[in-house]
Amino acid sequence: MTCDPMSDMTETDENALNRSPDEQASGFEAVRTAHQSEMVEDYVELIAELIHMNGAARPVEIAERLGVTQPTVSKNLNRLKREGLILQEPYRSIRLTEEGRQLAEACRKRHRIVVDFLVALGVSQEVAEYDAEGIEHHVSEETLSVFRAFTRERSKS
Amino acid sequence: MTCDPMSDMTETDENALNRSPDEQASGFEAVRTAHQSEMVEDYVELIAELIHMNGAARPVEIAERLGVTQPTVSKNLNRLKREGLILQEPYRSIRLTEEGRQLAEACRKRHRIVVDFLVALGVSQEVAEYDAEGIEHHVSEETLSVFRAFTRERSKS
DNA sequence: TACAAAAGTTAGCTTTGGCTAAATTGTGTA
DNA sequence: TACACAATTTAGCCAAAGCTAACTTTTGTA
Repeated sequence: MTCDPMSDMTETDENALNRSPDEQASGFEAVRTAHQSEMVEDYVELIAELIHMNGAARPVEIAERLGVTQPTVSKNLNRLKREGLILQEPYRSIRLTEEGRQLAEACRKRHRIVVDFLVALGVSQEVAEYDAEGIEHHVSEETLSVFRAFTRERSKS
Repeated sequence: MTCDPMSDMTETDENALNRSPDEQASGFEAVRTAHQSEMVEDYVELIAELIHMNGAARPVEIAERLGVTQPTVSKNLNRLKREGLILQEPYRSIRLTEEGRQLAEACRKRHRIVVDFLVALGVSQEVAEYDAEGIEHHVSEETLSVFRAFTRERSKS
């Protein structure tokens, strides 16, 4: 067969193909679920950063740092309000609720673990920050532990 | 301040916050861009797998393995047709175009690099497959090279 | 203090990718 | 061969997250 793109398959590949439909589906479902929390997590984490840096988080700055327009931010902030993560009177800047603060903290830590891991592995600081933005939402607890352990080990020497 | 969730910041954290708005925005934009190609890549990769396993890729099986309904698959297959990645006469099973084959092949290789890397690092085979599904779409060329090198190095010993 | 510019919001449009219900087509078997 | 069941498609709904245009509020400064 000249047209089978799988002529160089390894043992591991075969294992992958042998996964049950259900197992495979649950992976894809997890990705879809992660996408739904990404927006919330990115906003809350960024808001915490801005408060830390500037003493306040203003929508205009959130828009700038996310690379989206102000109306988009405004709409998404309403969702965060509904979910009880932020407090904001109209036309005023944003505060985090206790729940929002905790989520921000958890996200920041996870982001840090991923970036530090990539850097320990040999990825440049800049690309590490860049890739972590996407990777951090798709890392299970198990993998996160392994990342942490690797970084700790590597930085000892 | 008792309520600043950033009291334990490291050097690296400060660097992160010092990134320019533009730099930070480009990271988020990259994530949004990646999301748009994810569906296409997942489908094409899965179609190649199914053809390899069964000799044919049928929509009903794609639906089962992605964990979505058949109409969803049908709709998304139309997009793949429009983009010239697959061929399909109505009510018949699916073939990949040359372009589709190449994309599938690239995705399969990248998927493999990520899974093998995670396993080499110490993550269980099952979780590696699971996490790779999400991670693979957010790994830059630089990081991918580092992954590859690590796996090669690790498997020598 | 008044007013122009900046910031924030609202309204309404678009695309994407889910879904269900219902129609159509293909297939295997009595 | 006829018919029931499985597979596929179509139609139409929804929510999320982006956008522009237009409106309101706040802010800084002449």
